[in-house]
Amino acid sequence: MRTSGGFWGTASFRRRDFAFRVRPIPLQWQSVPVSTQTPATIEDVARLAEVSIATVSRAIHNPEKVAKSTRQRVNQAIAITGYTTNAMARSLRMGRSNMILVLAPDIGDPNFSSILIGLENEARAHGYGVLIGHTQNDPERGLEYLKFLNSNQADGLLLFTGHEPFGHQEMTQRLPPTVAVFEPVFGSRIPYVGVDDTAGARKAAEYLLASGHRSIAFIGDSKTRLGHLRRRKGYDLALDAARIAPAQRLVVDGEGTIESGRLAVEQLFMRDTLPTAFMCVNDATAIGVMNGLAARGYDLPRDFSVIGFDDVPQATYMTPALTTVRQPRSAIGRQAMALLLENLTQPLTEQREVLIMPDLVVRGSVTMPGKR
Amino acid sequence: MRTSGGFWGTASFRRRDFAFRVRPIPLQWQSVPVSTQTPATIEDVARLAEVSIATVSRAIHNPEKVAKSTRQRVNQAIAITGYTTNAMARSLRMGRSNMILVLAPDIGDPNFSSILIGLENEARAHGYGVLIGHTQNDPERGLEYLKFLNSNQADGLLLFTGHEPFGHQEMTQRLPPTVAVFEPVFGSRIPYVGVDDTAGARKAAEYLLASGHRSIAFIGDSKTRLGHLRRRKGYDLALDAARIAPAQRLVVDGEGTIESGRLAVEQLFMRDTLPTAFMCVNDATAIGVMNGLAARGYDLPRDFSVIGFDDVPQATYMTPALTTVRQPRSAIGRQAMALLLENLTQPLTEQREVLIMPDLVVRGSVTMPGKR
DNA sequence: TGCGCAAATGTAAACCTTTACATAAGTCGT
DNA sequence: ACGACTTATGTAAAGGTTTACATTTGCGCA
Repeated sequence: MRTSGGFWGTASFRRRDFAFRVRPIPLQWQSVPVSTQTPATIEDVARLAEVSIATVSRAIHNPEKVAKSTRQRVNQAIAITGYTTNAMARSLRMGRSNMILVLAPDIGDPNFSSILIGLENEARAHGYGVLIGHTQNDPERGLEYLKFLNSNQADGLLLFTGHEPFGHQEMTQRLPPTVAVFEPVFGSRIPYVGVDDTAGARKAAEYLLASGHRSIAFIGDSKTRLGHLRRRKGYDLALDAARIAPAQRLVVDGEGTIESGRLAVEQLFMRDTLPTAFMCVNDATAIGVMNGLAARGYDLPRDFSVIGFDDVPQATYMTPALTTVRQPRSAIGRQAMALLLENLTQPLTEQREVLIMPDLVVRGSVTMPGKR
Repeated sequence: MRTSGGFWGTASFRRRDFAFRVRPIPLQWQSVPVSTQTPATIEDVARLAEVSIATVSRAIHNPEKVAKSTRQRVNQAIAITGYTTNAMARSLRMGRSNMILVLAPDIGDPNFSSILIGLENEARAHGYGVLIGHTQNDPERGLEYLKFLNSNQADGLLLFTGHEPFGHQEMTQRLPPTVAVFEPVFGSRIPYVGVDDTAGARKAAEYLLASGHRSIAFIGDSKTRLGHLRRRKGYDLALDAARIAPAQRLVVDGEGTIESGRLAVEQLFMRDTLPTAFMCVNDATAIGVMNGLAARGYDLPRDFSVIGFDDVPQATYMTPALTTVRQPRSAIGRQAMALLLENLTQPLTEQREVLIMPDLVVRGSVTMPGKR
């Protein structure tokens, strides 16, 4: 579209010089910078190309509906004026924006960034853009983004939050097509794309069992986070299969943070019942556990084995490097966006859950149980 | 604004039932859910409140210009309909969106998330919203966001990228008011808010000197990243003051990544010239260095001291915990947004640079140089 | 009573698109 | 040569606001 030389680069034409609709004057070229004060509108292009604005619009969106010669003239005019469609006006008219809003409570979540890349790639392949909203779990901010959605500034919603946007219920608003990613939305029928938590956790537990551990604690139990519940279930399934009685299982509550991992260690020491291996609900917890153990002077992995879930970037750089279950992040991102976009054109009726099978990443934090 | 009981909660009124402008029928209350199929417009509110749309708009934005009784009626109508202004139409009309776009090449940057919070708080205190654009250093994406800006979907730009958005030059477009945050834009006059790199780095180097080190390597030198250049300068200043000859200084190039830190260690071993302390251009590099040293079997901090810059979350959880210079992240975010918003109303002429003084965070990675 | 002024509200234009519909100009077959 | 299509283009409405300007109303004061 961009012309090659300086020839087309400049025009004598200046916007808003005509009070009436008028046949454009013959073009004369001068060496004046292209950029105008205010961005060019479709009308400027039309005037320059000596056509109506309707034709310009068509030349852009339905090129086959306009004669070749006209099309060329329009394209030149576009190049000259540097015209780009005013997305605001376009969206207002069309009732949609070709934008997807991703709502995340914490941009800093180490999982978020690579999932986002998957999301974005898929979106842009379908002509959609992605905007990120940072809620910080703040109801006010949630409300703000609801307004954003409400005025068609985004056509679809991707929830990374594990819950519907705060304020949603009170405002009695309908959400646009929505998909939950990474973390299922507890107690709702919002379609979900994420890792197969149960299977992944089971793999982890089985690996510990296969390494000879019989006394395996589960750190980070939760009653409210669906994903964590499922990981717990994977743990139980594996231990069931190994015929380890429920009474033998050490389960410690936690919120999935580093701090709660460290706290869990303290609790176990208070109770004075120590496992040989710690299976953690996620890597953050595992890091906390490793820190807690190191702080008490233990040598890892000799004294205890630890396994995580997620494979956050940091996992590699722990000492010992953390053995964990890897989130198939870009696959999750891709599929979630695909599901959402599909949903945009033909709303799906039944609940849908896409679970992706994760792999175990073996590093250095699990060994055979020693004689401590 | 929301009424208390169920009384105002419902209305018999249904939108778009009137072909003509007509005096609204007396309200009758029924128990029907409030939410309508399509979101309420200002016209619905006007009809319900028996006023013109102009009055509704005024009641919202200039309450003092409308009679108290009218205002109340309008507010009730708003509560009933659940009306929220269509931001799209508003922006189109007003030529601005009250949104700020933050462009970041990598959302995963551990510094980004807390700076963002500072940005957001300041923005919302002034009635602005924040949207995040993820460029991945991809020119196409940069272009996409330029279009976004071009159609007034954002009034200001905050660059976290260290460079202008790709595609800017070719599109000969003017950027909206812009401020660079965290990383100055190399070779431009864009105002910048960030840490005082020189002073911070100098503090770090002086701390190493005070700990008794005389052989201090600088890891992660760069010719293109302004912030890194400044850190290098701080290092030089400190060593100058300590009368350590430039010839004595070990300086290794790097890109500020974990990998490049590890690589730097390898290079030094190849050269067979080892310092007693490593001063790293940032924490990522420091982590790489510590990993590289650990991989070679050294015991930190006994064998070598390492100091970083940034204080990323991970720094606490290294073994030993990393001594580093803390980025005043939320202050940076706050000030950057403040500068941008100020800039929005009255464009500033002279270049402006706001440098915030950082503190040293002493942890465990620096000791007195031993007799290795 | 009537005039001037202030306060409250309404009317209509403008922001920039897209698109249904109307119009104009060819083309083709008979 | 003419009606039936097809193709290319133009006209104007609609989308939901904000706001300059016009109008109406009410009040105080001479």
